[in-house]
Parts: sequence; structure tokens; C-alpha cells
Amino acid sequence: MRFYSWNVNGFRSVMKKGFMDWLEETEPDVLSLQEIRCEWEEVDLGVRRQLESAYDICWFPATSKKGYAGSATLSKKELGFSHTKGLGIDGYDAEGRMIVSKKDKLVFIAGYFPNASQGLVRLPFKRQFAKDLAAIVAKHHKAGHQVILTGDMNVAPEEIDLARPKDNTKNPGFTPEEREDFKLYLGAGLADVLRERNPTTPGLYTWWTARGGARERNVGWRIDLFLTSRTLLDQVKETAIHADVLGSDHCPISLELK
Amino acid sequence: MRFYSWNVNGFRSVMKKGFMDWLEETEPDVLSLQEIRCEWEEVDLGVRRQLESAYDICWFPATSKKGYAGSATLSKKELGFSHTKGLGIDGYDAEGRMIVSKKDKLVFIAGYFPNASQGLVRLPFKRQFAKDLAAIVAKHHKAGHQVILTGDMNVAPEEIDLARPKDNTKNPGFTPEEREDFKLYLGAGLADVLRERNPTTPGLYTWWTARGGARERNVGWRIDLFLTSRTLLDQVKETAIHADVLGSDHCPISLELK
DNA sequence: CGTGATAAG
DNA sequence: CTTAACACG
Repeated sequence: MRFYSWNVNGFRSVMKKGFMDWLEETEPDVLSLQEIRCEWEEVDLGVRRQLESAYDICWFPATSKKGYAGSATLSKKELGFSHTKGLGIDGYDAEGRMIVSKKDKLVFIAGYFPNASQGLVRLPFKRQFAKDLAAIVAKHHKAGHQVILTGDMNVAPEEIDLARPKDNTKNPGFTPEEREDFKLYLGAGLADVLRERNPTTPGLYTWWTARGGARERNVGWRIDLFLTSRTLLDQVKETAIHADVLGSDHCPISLELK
Repeated sequence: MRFYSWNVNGFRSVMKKGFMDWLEETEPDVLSLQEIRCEWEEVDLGVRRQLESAYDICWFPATSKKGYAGSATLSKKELGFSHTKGLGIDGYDAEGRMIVSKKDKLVFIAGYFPNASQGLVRLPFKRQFAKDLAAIVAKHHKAGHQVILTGDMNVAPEEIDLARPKDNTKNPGFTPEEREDFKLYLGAGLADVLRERNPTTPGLYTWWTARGGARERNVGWRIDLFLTSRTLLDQVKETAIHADVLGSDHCPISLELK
């Protein structure tokens, strides 16, 4: 089973840049999208029909602000995933952040983790989000479920995960607080799959600022991740960063289970 | 002497669409621009230098709202026009609407007349503007000056001046009130030069809505005009609408004096 | 429908 | 630098 996650930075934008071609080439089994930034009804009708024919679609735009954030999860119809919008916590759910999808004992939790924002004005919000989400993960583990947590986590866990760690210790995405909070997910029994398998490989990034050719020079950050229950690690066939896929300031990432 | 007026709908926008080429081909002696929608400092430095080398420039952006309205008058340096920003009435001057330029007994008053706006919410403002401006024109006439009044007047004076008069009697730019107020300028001793010379020619328009190919079908309005003192009429060599000049939803108009 | 400001990333 | 909402025309 092949899982994908992609922050598309505007679904309507990425649609104009060949999203459907990518989807048909890639045929993910389960796909999480972040920053969809539109209602389902704002998507081209032909595209909606086409997607609906193949996928169970959970479209979860923000209700708090038009054109902001939002996430979606699509799963191949034949897989029979059940999708639930939100974590049951209004502050996050109003921004369309996380979708919880289940099949048997597998829980796929995916979406758009908060950005600490300029001046770190949303750092408190983001910290609470991490605490709440880690508790939810721990609860699933206690219940005997296996968890995949993915999406744009808006944090680079370690120095190796961004090109300019020294310059960014006070910037959103690489503050000590965000890095500390990232460990809550690990403490809840999850592992950062790509880093487990590539403990010392630098230059593995999933996001590059649009300013000044950062992507061409691979001056980026690894902030889109697949975390899985440690008990799932030996079922991982492959995990990858698809940096060649354009259309957004993020690239897609994938996880294949045996 | 050749006078031009053009609502450029954003000077930076029209700059990207060949404004400088048009200027070099056209070489107006005096040029009024409306809806410049930027500060002088926001214009490309090379362009500023180039313009400043040939013209006395009066750049008059709105101070009330960034990127809104504003007007400019440029006159060939050798002509020695003196330019004054505004009519001395704060409500209009804060929006950078009118510039008064003088040379000897000639007064060139040019700029961006108010739009009555959706729901006619600014009709009272526009009516007061017309009264005030007509009084200023009358005062110049009393003082023995000759007046050229031009710009985007945001009113089509007569049914012949727009393609769909019947559909627009309640719409901004063709209400009975705006048409009545237009006559205040005539009552102050001015004449609508193009209409004087072409009393029955339909299809002479200077603005076309950007929606749905109106310009290609010439479904437009004549709302950019040259009015002159009646005593100036026999000095008019030519007046024209340059509908072939693209770059804005308005086209330039011109008046040549002998 | 297009220009420009603005919020957000 | 880019997406999208918005104000204004």
C-alpha cells in the first residue's frame, strides 16, 4: 500500500500545474493533501467527478478563514478506509487541519500542522496542538492500533533536516520549542521513517522558499514527514521524497508498506 | 500644442504594456494620466530618470488609500507650465484627483473625476465635486483665463455616448444626476469638443469594461473628454480618440490646438 | 475581468 | 516569491 502526502499550496493552483497528470502517473492508494485553500465546490466539476470515481474523498477546508489552510485525504475506493474530519478539537478543526482515516487496526492521521508564523505569534497554538496530537497518538497505541502520522509538520526535527540550521534557530519551523515538541510524537511511539533509514544523509528536503532560487540550489527544509508506529517499521518497504515533482513550494513524500 | 489624457489603470501595469513606446511615438506636449495607483518612488528608476529629462512632472497619488486613484500631469520642459496639485479641497485632493497647470492665460485642469460607485454610494461626493469644479472653471473664466478641462470624467453625457444607454440609466456613469451635473461644466462656459465636431457620430468610446470582450465588440462608453472654453474652440486643430492604443481599459484621447 | 493591497506562508 | 481574498472599478 502506497501512501503519499503533499502540501499543494492551493489545490486550484496545483491543478493548473499538472496535478492530475501526476496523480495518474502515481496512483497513490492513500493521499493526504495540505493547504488545499478552497472548498470542494470550487474545484473544477470534471476534476471532481474524475476524483470521485476512483477515491473516497474527505475534503476538509478551513471554516475560520476563506482560502486558508485546509486538508484532504483521498483513498482508493476498494480499500474501504473510513475518514473522519478533525481531531474533535475546535481550534484545529476550524482550520481544516487533520483528518483521521481508519482501516482495520491502521490509523492514518494526516494534515497540515500549524505554522508558528512570523514573530512566532502562533507558537503557543502550535505547542498545544503537538501536545494534543501526541496524546491522541498515544491513545491509539494503547487501543492496540498502528499509526501513520504524516503531513506538513512545519518543523525540521534536527540540524540535518535543513540547509541553514544556524540561521534559523529563532525562525518558525526550527525553534528549540518546536523541535522539543516534535519529540512528543516520538515519545508517543512513533518513528521518523526517512531519518531512521537515512540517519546521516544531508540534503533531504521537502520544502524550499519561493524566494531567490532556493529550490534550484536545494536550500531547503525537511518539514513533510512520515512518522509510523515503531511496530510498523519492519513493514516499511520504501519511503521517499519526490523532489522532482513541481507545482508547489513543497514536494510530495511517500511511504510504501509491504 | 498637443494635449493627451489617459486613464492608465495602474501606471506600473501600463508600463509593462509598452507605455514608454507609446510615449516616444506620441510625444505629447502635455499629458494627463489618471489612476496612476502608485507613488512616484514605486516607478522604475530608469523610467523616472527618462521622464524627468523631458517633462515637468506633477505626480499626485492619493494619500487616503494606497494603490487607489491618483493623477499626474507631464508637460514638455520647454513649455514652462506650472503645476499645482489639487483643487485646494481636501476631500478631492487626498485622493489625488485633479492637477491645475498654467501657462500664460491658459489653465489646464485635468484628472480623475469621482466614480459614483456600486450602489451609487459616492454619488453625493461626485455631485459636490462637479459643483465645486464648475465654480472653479467659472472663476477662471471671470479672471480672463482660457480653460481646458480633461480627464476620466466618469460620466457619459448623452445617450449617444454609450453603447447601451437604456440598460445603464441607473448605473454609475449614466444616472440622470451625473448627466445633469455634467451640464454644470457646460454652463461654466466649456464645450465638449469632440461632440461639438461630431454631433451625431455614434460608437465614439474611450472605455470598455474588461468583462466579456466588450472592447472587441465596441460596447463602450465615452467618459474621457476634452472640454474647452467656448472661446478656445476656433483654436482647436483636431481632437481624437485613440481606441487602437491598448494597455488599459481606457484609451488615450487628444486635443491639438493651432 | 484586471490592478493593486493585504494576509499568510 | 506565491496563493488567494478583497476593494475598486
